[in-house]
Amino acid sequence: MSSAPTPYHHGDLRSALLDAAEQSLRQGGAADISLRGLARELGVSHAAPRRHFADKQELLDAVAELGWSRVDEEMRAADLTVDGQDLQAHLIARGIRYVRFAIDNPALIELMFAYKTSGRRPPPPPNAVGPSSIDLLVVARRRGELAVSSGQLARAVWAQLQGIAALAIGGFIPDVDLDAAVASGIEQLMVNTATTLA
Amino acid sequence: MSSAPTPYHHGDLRSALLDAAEQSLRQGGAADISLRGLARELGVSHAAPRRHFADKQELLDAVAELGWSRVDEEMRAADLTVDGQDLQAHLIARGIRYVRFAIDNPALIELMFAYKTSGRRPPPPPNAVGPSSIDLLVVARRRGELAVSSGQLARAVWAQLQGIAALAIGGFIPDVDLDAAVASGIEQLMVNTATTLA
DNA sequence: CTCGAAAGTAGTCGGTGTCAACATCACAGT
DNA sequence: ACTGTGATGTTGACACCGACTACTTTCGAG
Repeated sequence: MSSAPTPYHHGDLRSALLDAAEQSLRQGGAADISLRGLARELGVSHAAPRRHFADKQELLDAVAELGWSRVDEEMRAADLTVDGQDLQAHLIARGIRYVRFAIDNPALIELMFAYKTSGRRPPPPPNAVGPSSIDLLVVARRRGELAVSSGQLARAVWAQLQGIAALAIGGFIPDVDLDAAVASGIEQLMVNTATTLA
Repeated sequence: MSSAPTPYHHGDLRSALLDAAEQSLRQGGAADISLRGLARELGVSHAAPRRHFADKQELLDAVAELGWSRVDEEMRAADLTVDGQDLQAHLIARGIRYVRFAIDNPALIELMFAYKTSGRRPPPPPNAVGPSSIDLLVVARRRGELAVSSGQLARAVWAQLQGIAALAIGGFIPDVDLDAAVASGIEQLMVNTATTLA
């Protein structure tokens, strides 16, 4: 008796699918996700997902986009933990958070960087180093505190972070050394700053 | 008449499978590879591959291992193009070659770094920066030319390369800027070397 | 209140990985 | 020279998957 056990309409299947996909992505690769499996999980027929995503890739694209917004959240959270003007501390705080996120969600990151865009993926978000860091970099550059352009340094920093994440995910960096690796990596890239000023 | 059109035994199906897989990996993702497809390609029955690889993952693992040896070849080739004692030139030559390889074989690199080792993957080869670079780094460190340990710098360099490759594959670095990005990234990491000596 | 669009269902098709049972071949030991 | 045994390849089957079509139920704007 009681209320409908399985209402004909799910209510918000689309976001339920995204959630479930993101969740199972946290444990397995993108290849392990199956539309039918997700449908089963949500107690819905095997063809229901098709009403919201034309095909599997479209769902994965949506999940990837979700991932980028997760990164944005993480970065904003990192910004709150550090003095607004200390460029290096700023970058390290964001960097540690970024790398940790990547390692906790390896399949998601992989998806977000999927090269096989096949022309479908909408323009991906700007930059993992983020606007707030870019601002600081630009200011520092104007003050003559950087030996290279702010863009160049930003790219090097982002690459450093992405690389550390990749190596860690691949098992080439012990978990214990992670934060230290990030800090040291960024410091090494910034050494010239201090040196120039000294 | 002539000789057997399709001999019952293929001859060397195992390496033929690896070759075909590596080849098709150069155009699509690892998910696009199908054992049945490879078998069809090689004119062999759909269950034949199973005689050589217990399951698909085992074949992918073998391809990944093959990939690491390809990297070794590339790195050895890079070594021949540069003066043996110039550490920075050495690293840049290897770096450019490494990144180019990664970009030309994105799916292969992805496989080589696959986190889902599921406990099966045998211990992966040592280091993309490679023994020859490590030797130079150790010597430089002994001479007091490095501000950080050789291991730390090696890791930072490798991370930088891997990161640049990831960003480029993801479409975040224009192809034209690639070599420059590698050179500049490594130079930035090495700045303290020169500075210390000055 | 109605009716059309949105959301979900059922059934099907070709493709895939994996497994088991069988066929063929190479080659070592007699 | 002969044989039989293990390696290699084949056939057939099963369950699962993504995608498509046709059908049903529900919601909500007019």
